[in-house]
Amino acid sequence: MVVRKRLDYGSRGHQVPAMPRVPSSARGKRSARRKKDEMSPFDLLATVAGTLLVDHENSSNNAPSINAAALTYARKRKSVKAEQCDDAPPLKSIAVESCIAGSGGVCASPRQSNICLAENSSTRNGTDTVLESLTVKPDMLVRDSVFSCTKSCNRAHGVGGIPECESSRSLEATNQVQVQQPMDGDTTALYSLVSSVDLDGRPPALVSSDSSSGVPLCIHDKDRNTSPLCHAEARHAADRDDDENSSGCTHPCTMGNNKSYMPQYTGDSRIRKMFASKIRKAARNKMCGEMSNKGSKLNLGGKKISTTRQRVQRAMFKRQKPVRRHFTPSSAKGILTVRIKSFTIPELFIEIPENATVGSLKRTVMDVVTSIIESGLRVGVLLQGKSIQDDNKTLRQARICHGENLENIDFTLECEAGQSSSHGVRIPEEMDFHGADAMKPLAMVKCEEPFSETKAGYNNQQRVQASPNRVQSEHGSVHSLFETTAHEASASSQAIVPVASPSSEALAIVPVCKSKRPAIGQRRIRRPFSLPEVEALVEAVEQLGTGRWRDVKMLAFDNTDHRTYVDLKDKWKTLVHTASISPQQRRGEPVPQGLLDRVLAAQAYWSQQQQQVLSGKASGQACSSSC
DNA sequence: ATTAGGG
DNA sequence: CCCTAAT
Repeated sequence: MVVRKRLDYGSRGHQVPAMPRVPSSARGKRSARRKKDEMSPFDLLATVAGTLLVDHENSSNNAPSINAAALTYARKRKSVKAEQCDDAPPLKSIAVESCIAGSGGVCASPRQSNICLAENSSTRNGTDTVLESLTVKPDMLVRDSVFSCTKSCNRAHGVGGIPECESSRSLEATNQVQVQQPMDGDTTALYSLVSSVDLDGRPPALVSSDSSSGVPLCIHDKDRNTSPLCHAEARHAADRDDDENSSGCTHPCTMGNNKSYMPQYTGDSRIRKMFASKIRKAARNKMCGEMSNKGSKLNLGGKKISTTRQRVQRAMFKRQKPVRRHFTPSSAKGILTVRIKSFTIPELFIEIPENATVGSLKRTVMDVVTSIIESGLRVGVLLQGKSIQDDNKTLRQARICHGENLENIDFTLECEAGQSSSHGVRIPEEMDFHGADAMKPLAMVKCEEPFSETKAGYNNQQRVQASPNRVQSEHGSVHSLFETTAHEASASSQAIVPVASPSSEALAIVPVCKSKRPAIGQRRIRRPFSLPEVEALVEAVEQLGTGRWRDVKMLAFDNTDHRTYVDLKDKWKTLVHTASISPQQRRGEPVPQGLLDRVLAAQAYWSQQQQQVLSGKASGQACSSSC
């Protein structure tokens, strides 16, 4: 193999480096390489779905020692998890036992580190279903939460049964999280003490949209009390005696015989890629093959995207025993039991032209949601509508304790990212916030189209703005608009995602967001090569050869971000193919025969060069060895 | 990060 | 275009 470092192309005086790259011989693909798995943002969302109920009934046979143990355990879990959750603030981890049920849902047994992908075959597309019913309040999301997954939905199937939650078409599944902690714990500690979640799978309909009837757009339900993401009631300690038996699905959701598929959340930027391929692969390999026996099979044949959006719920820790279904108040003094029941996912508003397709709408939602989630989340606590900012306060100091009015404890999910709203505030002029009049956009997500196209004129630019509170992407495609306190955020907590696009056809296919870190599972926009691009490619290849795509890129597409050298290589491949078939078989924008001829010629020439290089190399080796 | 190839 | 093995 010819090892060559990059060449300089200072001027266009290309002394055609006549050393074609020799194709590597054994470049096959083998077993799937196991990369670091990551947690899907939707995992987070779904897992956190629920409303917090702080149980405040005092009276239980619960011993303080038990609660202390719970606290210790929670902290232990947190510390264990800390390494994987970058920048996870201490004690902010939430150990939640949950599972996404129903179509597209995945549940995992933390204990076994197995994961089952479940999809209700009766639904068209589990992922879409999830999306349709998902509403996101951009400023209310979760970050750094640690979840262990326990599923309660499959109780009916018994141990070893397949998780099958009939009704969970929404992420707003009803979770029940019980939090126990000493009253002296501070508010931060409170977050970390979620003991269990019961996912009942009977979510209130949010944006229940039917693709056939159209998705409701620009919904602005002012009447809805959106501020509290979750409502909490406080009680005092709970009975834990039957922890063992509580909330099923603590393990049965995984099939023992199946290979385990246990991605781990690393929180880095390659989620999309990982997630997509992982899920696909997981599905492909029938990780949960036995699912199909119960009618829950993964729909793989269909859209890739939908597959990639399958949720993978994964255990982060050894399962913590669910606290309880039956709430037996504890008489333990100074102990609060917070029960999270149904964590509601905030609202998301999208503006999109009527002539857009449902598919484009779904993509839009996906983009926005994922970008919001990727930006990081944290929990906020509202008491009587007032945000408790001081994490160092004890619950008692924050008046989350016995004798106080604990009826109005709300937990919110907020974006973690934008503490440093360094990015300039930008409100695109094209933005039309009709339908959002009454709301104050918290921030704008502007997904920029890197159309630095020089040779071809594209006009299918899209603009997407969501208004997650202080959401920022790594590449600054999301810009903060307002600094908003958690309280304010809860007051106006809608996201607006206007999608302004001219050609409906383009819009139909084109994802709204084209940030450099695409949404998870998001396929890149398909952008057929224009004639000028093809010409440039052909010319570059003529000069440089077919094995130096990076150089080709630099030579002819240096200022075109959306064409990678892999793209160029692929395009060349298709060009060669196109040139070798009859004109009748060709599709797409016709390429002049002259150009195709050049393609064939260049291909022939450079492949010949490579052959010579190979043979020369071989002879050279033979010579050197013989001499 | 690049390259080569299969999907 | 995507995904991935091999460099």
